[in-house]
Parts: sequence; structure tokens; C-alpha cells
Amino acid sequence: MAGSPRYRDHARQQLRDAIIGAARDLAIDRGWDAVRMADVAARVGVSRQTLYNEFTNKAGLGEAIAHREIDRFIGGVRDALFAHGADARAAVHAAVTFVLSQAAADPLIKSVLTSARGGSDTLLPYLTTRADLALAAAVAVLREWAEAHLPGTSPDDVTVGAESIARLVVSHVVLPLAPVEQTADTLADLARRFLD
Amino acid sequence: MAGSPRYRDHARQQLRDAIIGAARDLAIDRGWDAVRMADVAARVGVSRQTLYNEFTNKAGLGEAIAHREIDRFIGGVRDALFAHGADARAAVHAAVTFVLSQAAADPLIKSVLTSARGGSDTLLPYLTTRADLALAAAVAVLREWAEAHLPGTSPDDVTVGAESIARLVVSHVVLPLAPVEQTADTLADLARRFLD
DNA sequence: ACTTGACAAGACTTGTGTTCGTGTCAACTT
DNA sequence: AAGTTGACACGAACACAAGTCTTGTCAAGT
Repeated sequence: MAGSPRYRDHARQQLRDAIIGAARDLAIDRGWDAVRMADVAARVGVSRQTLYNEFTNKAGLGEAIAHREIDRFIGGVRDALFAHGADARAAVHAAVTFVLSQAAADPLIKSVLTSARGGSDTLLPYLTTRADLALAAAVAVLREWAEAHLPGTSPDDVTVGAESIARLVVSHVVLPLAPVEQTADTLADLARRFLD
Repeated sequence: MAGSPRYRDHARQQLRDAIIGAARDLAIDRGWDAVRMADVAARVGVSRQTLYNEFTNKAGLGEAIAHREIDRFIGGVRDALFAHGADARAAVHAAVTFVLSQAAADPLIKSVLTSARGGSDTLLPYLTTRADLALAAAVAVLREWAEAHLPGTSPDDVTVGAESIARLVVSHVVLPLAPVEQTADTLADLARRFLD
């Protein structure tokens, strides 16, 4: 007797997650080019064929990593923003801090934001192509927050403000001239000024 | 009878300028890697040895190109800013327009601003290393303008504002989502808001 | 539903020899 | 005296052939 469809879907999702996670780890310390489908399969403990069944090809697996990485990242930004009620300064401060430390810690996220070439080898083109998508997603989250907490402000102002803050954060990821804490302070103050 | 030292220095400066100009042109359409010292010399009509006498080595010539390019660029920004008296909006609008169209027209300037890898080959590392210098120079010019025309504003506010505007312009060079004119409008309005 | 082993096709590596460009020198020219 | 010319060592880039590895697909096995 096979399990219920629910259960099957769940197990399958777990499998996909494990594969994506393993591939991600390998990509981080080895570079995507040097990641072999066979290595990923071995690390997860499945056969190489299963990878092809699940993701059709290596490019598909790369896309899946990019998707998950960006989703996680944007989720983190959203959580940071919404953890501070209507306090714009605190919300922006938390979000900026999150982005900056995340970019420092996770090379994949950093490569999304900077569209950087890989230091040692070609990093995922799937990620680096997505800089504008990441920006658009960040702007969307910021607007979401502003609409929830600042009903008075004009939509145009919110859009301009959100995009500018997002661009400034990315700029500080690419070219950091001050410690994270100080940058977060500055940008949070800046954001507060907009919303008057 | 040799010419006066004045004359000699002038002639020498002209020579250096011609060499830098020729090297720059070659670098633009061929990539710095593919520029041969012999080609530069031939184009200017001097011997290869003269290049080495003037710039010691290829890296020295690269540095010289970078210097001149950045000087010209910053000079253009300054001119655009100061051509509009104390009208902050007009000044920023002009400067942003200048930077954006310059970046679109001159691949070398664009590579300074974006620290981009060369599309076809390795572009001058001398230029790409200078992104933070270019930013610092731009901030300095903006502060210069603010000090001349907005004596009332606090120095800290000016610094933060100038750096943010500069970063936003660079961001729009790297990732343009709107036409130049519209971006200039948006950033000019943004700048005006700061200075209240 | 997943694994295993086999396979073609082409991408990537390795070793080799050669060409090419830089950087330096000293002798020559004006 | 300032620039040119030709020569040269050295190492970096290129070319290419032989071999190896990886991807992607298949069919048969558990």
C-alpha cells in the first residue's frame, strides 16, 4: 500500500530540499562549475538519476537553488521589517542589518546582490542574473510594510523611498565604507526623513 | 639651441597626452589586454621605447589613463553642479544627467563606476580598483557645492546626503530601470528633500 | 519509486611546442 | 640630449592533440 498523496508530496519536497541544500553547500565551497551531479547525489544518498528526475538537468538544479536562496533572503527581510510594528526607524534598521550581515555571511546572497563574477570560478549565472529581481522583490516588501503601517503616505513617495533605500543597501553591500551598525543607523535615519 | 624648459615641458605634456589618448582609444574598442605597446607607439608615431621612457611600463600607462579619465569625469560633474547657482534641484539634476549619459557613452567611465569585469576581456584593473576613489571624489565635489551654496546645513547632514546621492547615481548606472531623464528628476527631488 | 550499469557526445584537462609581447640594453641618428 | 632602431631574454598566452571526465539518456533490475 502506498502512502497518501499528501505524504508522498511531503516526502518529495523533503527530497528536493535535501538535494538543493547539498548542491548549495557544494557550490559555496567549490564553485558551481566544480559541482558534479554525482557528488550531489552521493552526498544526499540518492542516485544520480533521481537528480535528473527531479530537476531535469544541472541548469534546473541551479535555478532551484537560486529560487530558494532568494526566497529565504526576502523572507528574512520581511521578518526583520515586520518585527517592529509601525516604528519605521527600527524596522529599516533591522532590515538593513539583516541584509548587510547576510551578505557578509552568505556568498550566494552576496553574489545575487552584487552580480559579481566568482572569485575563483564562474558562479551561478542563475543567481547573478537575478539582481534586478531581488531589487524588485525588496521594493515590494518595503511597500508592503509601508502600506500596512503608513496609510497616510502617497504611493509614489513610498515607491521612490523604498527603491532608494533598497538601492542604497545594495550599494553598501558592494562598497562598504563603514561598519554594519553605523550604516544601518545612517540608512534608518534617512528612511525616517522620507516619511514626514 | 634647445627650446626653453617651459617649451620642453609643454611639448612633453602634449606627447604624454597623445599617448594616453591613443592608448585609451585602443583600450575602448579592443580591451586593455589586447592593447600592444607597439600599437600605441605606432598610432602616435613614436617609438615603443618612448612609451617606456614616459611611463616606465604598461601598468604605468594604465594608471595614467585611469587618472586622466577620472579627472575629466569629476571635472564634468563639478561643472554641471556649479552651472546652476544655488538651485539644488537644478544642480543635482544636471549632475545626475551628466553622469548617466557619460556612463552610457564612455565604457571606461562606466567600468570605473560599476567595477565591472570586461564583457569581452579583462578591463583595466587600474580603473576598476578606483570605484571607491571615484565615489569619494564625487562626494567631495558635492560637499564643495553644498558648502558654497547652502551654508546653513550641518556638515554631517551634507556628508550623508552627498554620499547617498552619489551611491544612488552609481546604483542607477549599474541597474537602470528608467530613462535617464526620469531618474534625474527623481534623484533631484530626493536631493531637494534632504536640504530642508 | 528508486537504483544500477551502460553508453554517446561533447566538454574539460594535460602535456607539448611555438609564438608573441614585455621590458631592457646598447649602438645609432639628428 | 632626446628620440629611434634593432637585438634579446624571459615568461605569458596560444594551439593542438591525447586522454579523461561529466552530462544527459536509456533500459533493465530491485
